[in-house]
Amino acid sequence: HADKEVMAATVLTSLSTSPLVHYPSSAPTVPEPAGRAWKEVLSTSYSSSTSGNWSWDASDHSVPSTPSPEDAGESQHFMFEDPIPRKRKNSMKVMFKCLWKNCEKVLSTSSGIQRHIRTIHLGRSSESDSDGEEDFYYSELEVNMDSLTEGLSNLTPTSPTTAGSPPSFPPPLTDLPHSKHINTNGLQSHAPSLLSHSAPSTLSYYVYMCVVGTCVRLDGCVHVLMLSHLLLPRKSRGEAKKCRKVYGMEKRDMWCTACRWKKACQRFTD
DNA sequence: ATCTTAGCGTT
DNA sequence: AACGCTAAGAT
Repeated sequence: HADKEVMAATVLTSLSTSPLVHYPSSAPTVPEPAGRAWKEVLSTSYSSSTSGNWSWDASDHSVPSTPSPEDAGESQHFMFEDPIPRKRKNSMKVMFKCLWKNCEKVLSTSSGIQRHIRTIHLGRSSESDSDGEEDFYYSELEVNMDSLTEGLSNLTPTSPTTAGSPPSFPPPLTDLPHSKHINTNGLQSHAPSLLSHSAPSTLSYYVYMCVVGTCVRLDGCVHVLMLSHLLLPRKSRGEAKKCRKVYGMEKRDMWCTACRWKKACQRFTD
C-alpha cells in the first residue's frame, strides 16, 4: 500500500527534535537534559505506525470495565474526566518507539531512535558505516505532555533528592517481574505494568492515561502517561502489527519464529 | 465475490 | 519444521 510506504518514509526521514518536556508548557522547545530519564522511560505495549490518524466515534468511547480482583489495588483509583479532553490536541508529542523484539525503547527523536537501533540492534558504531539500507523498525506514538507536566507538578517536594530527577525509574517494561493489565472491555494494556512498583514512596506521582479519549488518573503510582493507542478499540486485522506486516515477505527471516511457522505471533501480541 | 491474512490443527 | 485449511477481514 502506497500510504504505508509514505508512512515509512515519513518515519524514517522525520527528524523531529522536539524534546519531551516536563517543565512548564510555556517553553516547549528548549532542550532539557534532565528530561532524558523520562524520555527513556516512556513505554507502551503498542503504538501506531500510521502517524496517529486513528479514528473512533462516540460509540467507541467505552469505559474500562470493572477491574478484576487482583488488580483492584491499583485500578480502583481510576478517575474519569471529560470524555473529550479539551486542551489535549496541542499537547501531543510524537515519540519514537523501537520495535525490535524485547525492546521497548522510546525516545523523543527519530534520530535518537535511529541511533539507538543502529548501535544497540544493528551493532553499528557510527553513521559512517551505514550502507544506506538500514532497517530501523520503530514507530511513532503520541504522548500527552499536558498530563505529564501536570502530573509532575503534583509531585510533593518532600524528597528533594529523588524529586529532582526520577532516576532511571521505572525499569524497562520488559524487566518488570510481572505485568499488570488493565482490562478495558476486552482490551488489555501492558502500560499499567509500571504501576505501583519502583515508585519512590515519598513521592506522590500520578498517572494519567488516556483511555479511548478519556483521561484517567491513577493515584499513588508512577507516572507515565500515555496515550490512546494502546487502549483504543480493538485494532482491525488490517492494523494489527504482525511480523508479516512489519517486516514484509522480503524479510521473512526477521519474523519471529512463531510467525515463520504460521503460529500466533509472539513478537506483536494483541 | 474474491483476495489476503492469521494462526489452528495435523503430520 | 512444514503447511493445509479456514475463518475473519479487506477490497
